[in-house]
Amino acid sequence: MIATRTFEVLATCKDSKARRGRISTAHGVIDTPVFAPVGTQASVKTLLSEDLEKLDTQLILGNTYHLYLRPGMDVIGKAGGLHKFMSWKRAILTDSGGYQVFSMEQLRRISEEGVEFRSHLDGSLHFLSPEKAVEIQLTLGSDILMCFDECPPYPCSEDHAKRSLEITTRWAKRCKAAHETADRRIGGSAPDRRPSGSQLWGIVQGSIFPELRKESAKQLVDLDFPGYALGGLSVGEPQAAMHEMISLTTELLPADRPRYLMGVGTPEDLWEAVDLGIDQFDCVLPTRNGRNGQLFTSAGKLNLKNAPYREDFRPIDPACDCDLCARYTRAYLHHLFRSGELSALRLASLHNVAFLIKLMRKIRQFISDGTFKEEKKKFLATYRSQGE
RNA sequence: GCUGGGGUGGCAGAGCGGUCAAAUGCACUAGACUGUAAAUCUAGCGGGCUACGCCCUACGUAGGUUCAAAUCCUACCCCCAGCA
Repeated sequence: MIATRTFEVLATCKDSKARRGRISTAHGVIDTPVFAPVGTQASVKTLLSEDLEKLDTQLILGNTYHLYLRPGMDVIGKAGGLHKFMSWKRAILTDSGGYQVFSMEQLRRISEEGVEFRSHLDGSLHFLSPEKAVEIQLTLGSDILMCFDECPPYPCSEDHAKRSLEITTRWAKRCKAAHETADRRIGGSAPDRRPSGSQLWGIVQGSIFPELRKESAKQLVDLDFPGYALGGLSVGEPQAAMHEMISLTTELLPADRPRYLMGVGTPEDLWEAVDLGIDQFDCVLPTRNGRNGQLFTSAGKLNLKNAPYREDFRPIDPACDCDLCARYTRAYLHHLFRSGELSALRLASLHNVAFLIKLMRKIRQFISDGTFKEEKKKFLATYRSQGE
């Protein structure tokens, strides 16, 4: 019943599955399709909360595993939650630690009960279960909690993918139960700690096996979550496979619930996924690639550290009207990167996050205007894998 | 002037008879990065080829010893330290 209140579809595209919508949270409304920058350890790397506000960021990500290890739940608890701790007033989604099951393969062991992690910081042993992951996310004060899942690698055998999606479903049930129990238990306490203001989303797995994806989607839909994520994608599989999985999964998910493609992505991916019915994204790409000197522009990506930009006094993106593009040249950023100046990392991250957020804003408008398909075509015609 | 130390690829700096076109770092040239163990990682980096191999030119300069020299010897030219 919470589910039906938290998401609203405002407009749909006639020529695709794209839709414009709105997610309600305890920390404001999120206009979808939306892109969320990733702030793993209570920080979108190099950016401040006020930077994100200026860019009109509606949602950011935090990470259960990382924040649990450091600074620890005692600190976040005393701070009054993650919002207060990092002075972020808008919505926060927390990842459950499921991705760390994938990315820290050497440091963890999976059992039915949960996952045993060897801390990457000091080697200490920790155990994350569905119940524990929910508890941590509630302490963080997350607006959107994610179920604890097993994110399998790519490539992955069909057998592994099947076992993985099945345990993800069993864990999803346990997460849901833990969330509801907490809701009943603490429901009457301080308003900003009220779990009933939060929502727990399920995660569809199944690697790139169509039948497994369908099975996973069905199992999770039966559990009736207020939102659904597509996990285990953009982990190295061919782009066509990713698109196929998105397409067949969004077909099976209820139209009145938001669909979240985890870990995506590039500007091209965003257009494609919205086309296929995705409402929400998160990705480290704008910040990580920004720190590594790669900038998004409407003509394609730029490896700004490369020699040709030494004397390129054009804006980062000539087609962009943002403050950064109006003020700083490619040559300047090139110089900052070459000299190892910290401002390079910040400016590049700022630009890339701004680029994706603005892109999503435009996409929302195009959906409302009914011009999504033609605008998508126009964008992709000028966006190349290597810009100029 | 004497004594001692040293001159190696763009720079710093290993090597001290063959396995050396020469470790390593920096610089440089590209590429990668998708729910962040990432301000990171990978590759290339003397020249030329009928290129998983071959041929040139290279370790201050010029000679020499040796089957073989960046590595040993001689002379010369520079640099540094100490003494005059």
